[in-house]
Amino acid sequence: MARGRKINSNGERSKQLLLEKAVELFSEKGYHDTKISDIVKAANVTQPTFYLYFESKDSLYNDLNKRFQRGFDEIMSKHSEEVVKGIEGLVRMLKQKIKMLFVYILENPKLTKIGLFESEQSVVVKSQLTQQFISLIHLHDCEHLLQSYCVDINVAVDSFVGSLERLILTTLLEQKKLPCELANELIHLYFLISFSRSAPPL
Amino acid sequence: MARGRKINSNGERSKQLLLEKAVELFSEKGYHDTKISDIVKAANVTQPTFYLYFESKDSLYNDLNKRFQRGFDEIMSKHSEEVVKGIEGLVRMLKQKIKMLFVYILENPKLTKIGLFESEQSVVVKSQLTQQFISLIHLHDCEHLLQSYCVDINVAVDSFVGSLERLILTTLLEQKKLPCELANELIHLYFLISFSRSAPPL
Amino acid sequence: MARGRKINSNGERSKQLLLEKAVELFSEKGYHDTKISDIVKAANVTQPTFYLYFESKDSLYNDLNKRFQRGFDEIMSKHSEEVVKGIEGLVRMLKQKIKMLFVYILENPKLTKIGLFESEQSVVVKSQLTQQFISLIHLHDCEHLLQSYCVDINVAVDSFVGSLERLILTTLLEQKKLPCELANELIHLYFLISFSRSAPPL
Amino acid sequence: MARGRKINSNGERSKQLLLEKAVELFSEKGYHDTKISDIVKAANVTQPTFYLYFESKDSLYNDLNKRFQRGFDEIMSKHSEEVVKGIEGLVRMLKQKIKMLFVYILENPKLTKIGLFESEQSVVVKSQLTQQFISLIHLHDCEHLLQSYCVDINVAVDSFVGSLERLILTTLLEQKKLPCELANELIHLYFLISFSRSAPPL
DNA sequence: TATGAATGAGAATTCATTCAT
DNA sequence: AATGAATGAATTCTCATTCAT
Repeated sequence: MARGRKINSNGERSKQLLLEKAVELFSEKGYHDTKISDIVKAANVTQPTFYLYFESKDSLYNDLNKRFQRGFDEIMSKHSEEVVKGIEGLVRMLKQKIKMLFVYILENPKLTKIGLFESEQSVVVKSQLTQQFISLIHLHDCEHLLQSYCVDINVAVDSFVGSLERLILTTLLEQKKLPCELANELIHLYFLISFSRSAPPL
Repeated sequence: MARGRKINSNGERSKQLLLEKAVELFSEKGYHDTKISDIVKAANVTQPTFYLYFESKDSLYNDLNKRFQRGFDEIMSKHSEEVVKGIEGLVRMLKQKIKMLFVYILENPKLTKIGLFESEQSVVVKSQLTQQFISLIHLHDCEHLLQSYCVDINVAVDSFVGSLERLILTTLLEQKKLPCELANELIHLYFLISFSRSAPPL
Repeated sequence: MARGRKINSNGERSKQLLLEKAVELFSEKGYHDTKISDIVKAANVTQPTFYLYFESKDSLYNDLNKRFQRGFDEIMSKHSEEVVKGIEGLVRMLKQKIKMLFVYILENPKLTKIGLFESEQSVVVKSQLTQQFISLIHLHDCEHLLQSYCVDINVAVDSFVGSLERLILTTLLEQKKLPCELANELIHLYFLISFSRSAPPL
Repeated sequence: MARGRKINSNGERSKQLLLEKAVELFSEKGYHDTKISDIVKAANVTQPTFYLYFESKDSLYNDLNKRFQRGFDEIMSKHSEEVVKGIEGLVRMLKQKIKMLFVYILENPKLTKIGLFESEQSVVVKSQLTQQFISLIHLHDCEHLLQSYCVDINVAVDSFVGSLERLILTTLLEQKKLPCELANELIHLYFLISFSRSAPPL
């Protein structure tokens, strides 16, 4: 049977297709239950074609994770506004970042499943996220507030990251709420109730 | 080594050993990266011995999950005290249950990794947990409180479950806090600050 | 040997080769004593190559049986001449069919060993054959003849099938007689002696 | 748990039980699909007990075959009456032998399945049987009769053995006819019709 | 006499990857 | 750029058999 380049074929298109199908399958079935044969079948190419564009299954998976992290990090690391010290500034920045995060995630739901929930890299992503939140608190000089409420900052931030993670999974990715809505509710839950009062509890 | 029974061998011990090593390896490396050959090597027996005590890799893994869930469910489903309606009752019961959960988890850290973080069953466990918390809120007639604070009960509970999950992973299993301590802090974070005041915010 | 495609390799040839060797080995040693490793060794390929062309050992064996049965059924079910009622018509048709059967078998001796003697399917093949002979007798209105000779039709047909089976094994496949010769002798044995007389015995 | 001799246990009984269950299972499922574990489970003993009484699976199977053959040979080789030359003598002896064979088979149906239909030994049994029939024909000086009817003695005898084999399987073992009945019908089919006349066909 | 415990040897099957075209 | 054909290296699981008690 005929071999060689398919009519109308185009390298970039094949690569793109493989990438899409890979993301889809990895996100649905996980790394181990997604076989290269599944991916190429879905992309309607043959196995060697896969190796034309990707070094290995592993390296593709890593690429996908890095790709997710790049978008993620961008949002978390660049502060688009100037920093206003104090709780209000923190809340505003958090709200903004989380909204951006949620938008990004909704734009890349499958990549998110991989990069935030399934891969081993996700562990790193989440602990980085934790660190970044801690940094933000320090940046806004808000440690003392937590202390005055007798809340361990690490516990608070871990809790927050956990909430974020779970709400992304159960509510955002399930499209039960809009990014903006959900971000507001999460922030409300953590900040507005408690910190809307003027004084700390005795 | 010669065939047949080993000197001083004992079936229960072998099974126990295999079980322990399996839990250890599964929790460290996950289902797919733990080979039966790894387990039996660690237990210092041969592969057929594995099949003497377990039906298959899969069924062993399922057993482990069920075993974890049994303990988990027991804590969550049996209310050892009578139900006192209202926020104080809810907080007390939650605190108690979470402490018990934490104790159970610290007693079975590896099983927890498998059953709460790695397996596909863990998805079910967590959504059941969510349902159970929702039931508890209803049981104590506290929905209205959340409403008065403009908090969606589903968001609140998902958030709580996420916090719980993450704190178990980062703090409890890492032995950074004692069960009692961590439970108090988590409850404090979610309830005491906000609900210790008499009136809802305007 | 290096991985990848062999020089001058050709899929159809490989599949054909595997098929041939499989038929050969199955027919010689039976299903259980023929290992996939034997087949691929004989075909000079590796085990995965086997699975490139066949689903499993079992399905290959079934295919082989079906293949045998297809040829067999074709001969037995299609009547190439019109039906002439009476003993002469029956004898002529039987003779013709048995000759065709014998020719088919001599063309596929190994497949026959599998499909008529070794497999579990062979049981079905033979009882179908029995039914087909019974149908032929009815079709030619010859039941009464057997009755007049005090012969139970089932016994007669079973006996005939048994003779057929054994002669195929000991004489046809051993190439001691030609198909035509053997068919004539078998028919002679069963019909000509007895039915060449005009009247039934008293 | 307690080991050692079971209360009320008795070596002969265990061996007998194993033997029975082995015959049963081998006859139903064949050699390969009958596992030692199946046999001992059915006999309610453990695997090592099997090896107390039998050398190996293989040797047990061979024993079973030999046991079948002993009974078979006894019937075929000992002529209980004196030999009367001629076709009548042959028919009488054949009838008698076949009846005895049938009785033996009905008394040992499972052993027969193994020894006459399933095992590799069965091939030998049947070709010996063929030889024995040929000897009987010679012994009664009946070759010329077959010749006068233009029947090849080998074909005739193979045919007869095939009929015998198939009728045993489909009719005798299925208990559709009594041994005596079936033997008469078979002999009738092969001899009485044709040879009951005084003269050979022209 | 009988058993609990164990294993050597191998079986089928899978999968990522590679080579020749 | 793409494919047909092939394989190395596992991996799970089975089964007859054996040893120590």
